Amino acid sequence: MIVSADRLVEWENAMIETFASGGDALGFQRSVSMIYGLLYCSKDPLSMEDIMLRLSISKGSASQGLKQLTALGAVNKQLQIGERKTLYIAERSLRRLVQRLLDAQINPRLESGAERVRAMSAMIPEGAEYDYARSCNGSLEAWHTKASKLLPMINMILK
Amino acid sequence: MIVSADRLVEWENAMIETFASGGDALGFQRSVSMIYGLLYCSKDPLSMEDIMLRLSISKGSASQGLKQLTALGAVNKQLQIGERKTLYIAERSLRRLVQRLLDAQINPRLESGAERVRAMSAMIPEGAEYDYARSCNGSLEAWHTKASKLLPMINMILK
DNA sequence: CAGAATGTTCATTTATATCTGAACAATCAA
DNA sequence: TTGATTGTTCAGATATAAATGAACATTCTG
Repeated sequence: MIVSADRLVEWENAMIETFASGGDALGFQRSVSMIYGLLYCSKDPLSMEDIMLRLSISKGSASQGLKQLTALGAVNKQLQIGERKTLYIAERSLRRLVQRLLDAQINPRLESGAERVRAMSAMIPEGAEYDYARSCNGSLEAWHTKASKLLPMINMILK
Repeated sequence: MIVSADRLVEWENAMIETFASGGDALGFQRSVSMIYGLLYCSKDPLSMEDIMLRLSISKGSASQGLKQLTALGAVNKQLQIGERKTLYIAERSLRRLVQRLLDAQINPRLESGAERVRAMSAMIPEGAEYDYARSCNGSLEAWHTKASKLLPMINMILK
């Protein structure tokens, strides 16, 4: 529950704005980042209603945003006895967050990318006159290989 | 210059579509990614007109897109004697591309992020009752520190 | 210089993404 | 069961981003 007229409101607003801006860079929609930011700042778990009121967003946005964040593992539900509302808390470990982002968004892309490169390589006709295209395709494949090697290292480095 | 009715058209289309999709993930607009993709596939340098015709995009999009790509260093101008049109070629080194992306888009964000965290820390009043906010702010600062250490390593790994 | 070719800008249009809230579904307490 | 509370969905409204193309600026060529 939000304690109104707290001296921290300014700070919390600034935090939320910071998450909104950062999330923007990662391609999240504003309301989703703000929900995460609010939960990140919150000492106690918050209900969907708390979130709607604090951020002045609609039921729909709150519900959808929490759904996304929960699916991603960036936010966890907390079922509290004697409380009908579902409460939410933020996952705060950067390492776990990054891991989940990689798994959910980057790795699937990399996998489908590998398929694409293979499929494209098959489109190039035989013959020396197509050597250029072959080298081009190969260099894209090299990009893919590098990216695939890079990702696990990010995870290690964040330890 | 594009040789029409080439057997490679299918392959080139697939490459362009792949770049469009990848660029999308990085937050580039479709036309910009497509221009880069086309140049990446092209054996010879292309003019703005070549690009407009091949991709069926407007003059404005082509001009703006090339401007962005050139500013980023993802595409280089090539002034050829006896040719009035400016020609363009793609920067193909993944390492250099990533370096330029980091410099242009990520590092500035990280720097402004550092400022924000500092400013927010100053918003938290003294006193033990605000310890939670302080720890929260500190944990965001730790995120920032980790990110700052991570980026130079990406560059090393891509060598 | 004149006119043609090339390139840029930006107001408008078009397309896309996001948010809203009312209708609906699910759950709970009495 | 019944009514109240909580949560979800999705068609439509709103806001944002991207593409267009005509007007303008610039640069060549003869």
